[in-house]
Amino acid sequence: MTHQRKLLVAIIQAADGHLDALSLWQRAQEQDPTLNKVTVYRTLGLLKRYGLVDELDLMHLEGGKHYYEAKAQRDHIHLACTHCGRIQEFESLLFEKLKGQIERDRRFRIQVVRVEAGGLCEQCQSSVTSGR
Amino acid sequence: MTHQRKLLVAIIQAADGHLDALSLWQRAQEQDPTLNKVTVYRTLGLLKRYGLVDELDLMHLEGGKHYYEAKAQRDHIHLACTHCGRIQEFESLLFEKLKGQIERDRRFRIQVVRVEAGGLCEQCQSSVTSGR
DNA sequence: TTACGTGCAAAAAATTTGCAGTTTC
DNA sequence: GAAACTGCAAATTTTTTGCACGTAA
Repeated sequence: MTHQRKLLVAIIQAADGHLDALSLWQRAQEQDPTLNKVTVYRTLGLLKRYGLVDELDLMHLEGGKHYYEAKAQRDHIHLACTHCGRIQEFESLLFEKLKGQIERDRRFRIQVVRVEAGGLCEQCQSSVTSGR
Repeated sequence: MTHQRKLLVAIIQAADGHLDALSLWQRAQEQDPTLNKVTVYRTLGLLKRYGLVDELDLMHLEGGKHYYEAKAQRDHIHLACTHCGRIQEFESLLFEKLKGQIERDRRFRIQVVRVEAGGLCEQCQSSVTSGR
């Protein structure tokens, strides 16, 4: 446990979620300007392998980068608005059931699941249809 | 409708799915060696915007590239085995219900959904536990 | 013909690797 | 003290952009 890792983990935990590697690095630099971007990538890889963070794409609304968030108690779905870019999270019992179904029907032992939807959020539906 | 686009679309349709940009380009080159990789990216972008292909990550089992497949009648889930790399597809009524729930509960108009799970397929569970 | 698409070259963005030196336990 | 981790520099991989020319409708 190096102080670099402690710092990165603390930032990820504290963040409301959805940090990409670059933002994580920038925030880390405020505390430790010597911390290298490579260390960010290596640490993220590690946390991912240990299942401590989830990697997201958020439908690649802007470029091909990845987003990271601390693994929550309960899995949730990400809804990305293709119009305003807002990301909402959604928990659902049906989602839990779906995971159960996959594990049973296919005898597939799930380690990580990712559900992402792209579409129009409530606000943007009205603004798009009204031409606003 | 240029002949380059026709060719690329034909390859995507014919493929069993899960082509990355590079493979698509390589296959296209067999038919038309002058077809440029840039055209592949531009065409994929277009097809994606029109909702004719889905973009997948397949849990980034190998690098950060993206995979593409022709949009099917019915959405399906991708299961990626972290041990052998095999990809299975899974259709489920529960998944359809989950989409309905999202649209109703959040009044979110879904344009694309992606469900990907990483874990161990049936075969790999036994080989891993037995040390094979 | 005219708007749109393509190839080429080059750039940008995102991520990975090799290696030597430095920490952590 | 040994194994693991870091920074630096450089390389890879994946994708995007500018621009002049070519092509489909």
